[in-house]
Amino acid sequence: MAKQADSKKRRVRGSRTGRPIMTLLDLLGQRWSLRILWELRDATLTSRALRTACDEASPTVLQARLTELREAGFVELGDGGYGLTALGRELCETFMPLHRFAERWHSKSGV
Amino acid sequence: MAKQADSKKRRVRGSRTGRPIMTLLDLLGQRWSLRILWELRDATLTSRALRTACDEASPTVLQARLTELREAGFVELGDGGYGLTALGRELCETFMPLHRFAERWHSKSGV
DNA sequence: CGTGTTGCTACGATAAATGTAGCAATAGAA
DNA sequence: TTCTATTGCTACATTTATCGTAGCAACACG
Repeated sequence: MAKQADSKKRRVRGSRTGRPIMTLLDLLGQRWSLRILWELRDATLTSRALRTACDEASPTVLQARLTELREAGFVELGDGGYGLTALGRELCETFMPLHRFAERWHSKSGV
Repeated sequence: MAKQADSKKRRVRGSRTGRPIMTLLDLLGQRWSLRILWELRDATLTSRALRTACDEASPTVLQARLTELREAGFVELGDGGYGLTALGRELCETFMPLHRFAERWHSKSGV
């Protein structure tokens, strides 16, 4: 079966369809993406504070993710440091139920 | 040397806190995790069909992810192939609003 | 028997993340 | 001014994750 077109340059890794959900899934499917959004859910953090919050993740990836999340319009850098944009807050609330799910999941599998 | 995650107490990458949400975020933050759940959202797929659905992702990672998702209790292998468990379906619905968000996000940014 | 599935694995090549170190810019004392 | 002490951010070598191709054994059809 003929594969997709000759897109040598993949926009977002893995996803070549261009479908928004795939692009989003790929962006969020990168290391620390979800975590960063989570840590910024109700606080504005400096880059160092964010690093601390993220288990001392390497600044290299953290900066890379922050750049991507900023370009995506989810995160912005203001006076007090990094924070969520209105859009980012929307996104964050979208998967906020994940928290409750995680607790239930843990009690089901872990106990 | 099948060196799969054969332990229930495996340390999920990045997260050392043990908090359920972190464990979940780390699991879902791996490549293809979210995508697999998404593709199985309303269909049972064979491993090959799933591979096709996932832009021909390499079977190596796909199998690794499937193993992890199975150990997590989100995915199961039945007669017709891979499908979501009841728990997995719950999880999937948890971030289903992401679809609508992605559409809105896409129309806002660029285009 | 051959042909075609299935789930799954080996393994070299490539891409991504880690960990440590350090940069320039800024701000507040002294 | 100079001495700290932050900030956001980057270099770079090492380690880890993923890719891509190939192929396995098991099972089902004919």
